[in-house]
Amino acid sequence: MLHIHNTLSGRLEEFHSLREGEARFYYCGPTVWDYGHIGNFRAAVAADILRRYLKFKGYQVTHVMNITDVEDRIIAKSQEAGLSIDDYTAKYIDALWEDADALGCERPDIVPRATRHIPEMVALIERLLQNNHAYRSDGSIYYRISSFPEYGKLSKINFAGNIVGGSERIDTDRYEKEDARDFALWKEPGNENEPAWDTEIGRGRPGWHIECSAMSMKYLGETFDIHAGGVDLIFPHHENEIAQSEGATGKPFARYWLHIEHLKVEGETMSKSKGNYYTLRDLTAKGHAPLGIRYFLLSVPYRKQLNFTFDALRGAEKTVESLRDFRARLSEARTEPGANHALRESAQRALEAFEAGMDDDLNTSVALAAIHNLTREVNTALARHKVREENKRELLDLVRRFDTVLNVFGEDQREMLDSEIQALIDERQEARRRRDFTRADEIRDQLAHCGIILEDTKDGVRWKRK
RNA sequence: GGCGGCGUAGCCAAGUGGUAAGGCAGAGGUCUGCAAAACCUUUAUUCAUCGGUUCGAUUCCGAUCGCCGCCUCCA
Repeated sequence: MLHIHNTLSGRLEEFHSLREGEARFYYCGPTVWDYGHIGNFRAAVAADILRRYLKFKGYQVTHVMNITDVEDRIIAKSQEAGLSIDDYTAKYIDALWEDADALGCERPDIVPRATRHIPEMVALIERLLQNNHAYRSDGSIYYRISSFPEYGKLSKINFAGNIVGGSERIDTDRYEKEDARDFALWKEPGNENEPAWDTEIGRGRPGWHIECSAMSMKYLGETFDIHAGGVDLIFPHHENEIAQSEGATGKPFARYWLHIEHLKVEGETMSKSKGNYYTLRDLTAKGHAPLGIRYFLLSVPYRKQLNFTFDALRGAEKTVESLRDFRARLSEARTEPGANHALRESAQRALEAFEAGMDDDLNTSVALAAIHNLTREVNTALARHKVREENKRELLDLVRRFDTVLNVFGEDQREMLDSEIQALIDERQEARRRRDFTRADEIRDQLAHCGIILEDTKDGVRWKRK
């Protein structure tokens, strides 16, 4: 039984989906004004793991991820560049998918963009105006927080204890609000050139929070299962989503809230000014493998802060390599018919441990430990030729199942070698037979130079790409 | 000021009221012509510090130190 920590209750809860066998979740995606940093991708990978594990558990999954493509910063940047919103964000949206693909994240089922859902947002704002949760002030529309007594139930923010510095917050808004906490649903354009939409509620653009309410409810229903995102979104973004959505519908919004912790870099907050700010492409440009990065990002449960260091990343890359080798070795193994029962039990234990770990709030550390323990046992059995035909089939299938969730074993593709390279390998074998090790080592070095690593085994030569 | 999280071996870290998963790195060994890979052994009497509760705490409570986050449209 899957248990997840629900931010709303602050407790670990059994997961029961609203509709039998169906799981619907919304992941608060990025704002596309720059390339994504690795912290972004930790959250994206965590959402991918959630999606994949729900499928593993047999749910039919609907996964929605929004793209925030209208927001103050985007408007400022695009105006600066003299581009339309679409032209400005296009490059970053393309990059987002390139990066997510490289990290082995499955594409969400639905990827709504804010700019394509203005009518839905307007309709929602109209509902809020009608039932008195919103009010107009000059050309803008604000949410009336005093109309929603449950405000604060997600973030547990106690406003009475807060800094009186509300003054700073008020100053950031140009227009009069009834209460400093009230937030904008609809903003009047600041100047003539600012992108704006002409709608029934006036000319302007949406506030930040309303898109997620409008789009999640459009695609998942007014009440849905899981809402996920980074911890920094708890307040105010998710708190405001609840106020908007429940204010409009009178129904519960998301039933489980899942928040992904931040990444630290060398023990510190990642920030551009500290010079420890890395995008995914910074790391791949340094030669780090995306799969290793994925492994690193998911190696610690999502609710724990994870400390990024290059040592740890290199460790993850080595681990991924050995997992890939393990699968290749297993699939190439020559086996005798039948089954080794002890090995079968090991596989069963590994599956149980894997699932128990994942069921416990997606504890990937425990799940990975189960896999490592199994690979060690199977490696030993392989060396002793104790793996039988049925074990091999079952184990390969088990690895495939694990990998539907984690996706860290990499592609299992045996390409054909260049005939020239094959000829060199053959020549080396011949040289070894003659005990001409000078020539044999020469060829091995030469191939290593081309990125082909040779391993001599009792059954012949194995090769792999570096 | 208000609220929350964390501090476990060289590094990344899981975890639990009964005496510490896993990965990487290190050391020794098996195998190998040598390597590589794999395997075996080994690497925290100890889980920031100091008190308390308990038969027993790394795990619960309190204090102290250090780090991180939210309260400012940043995952």
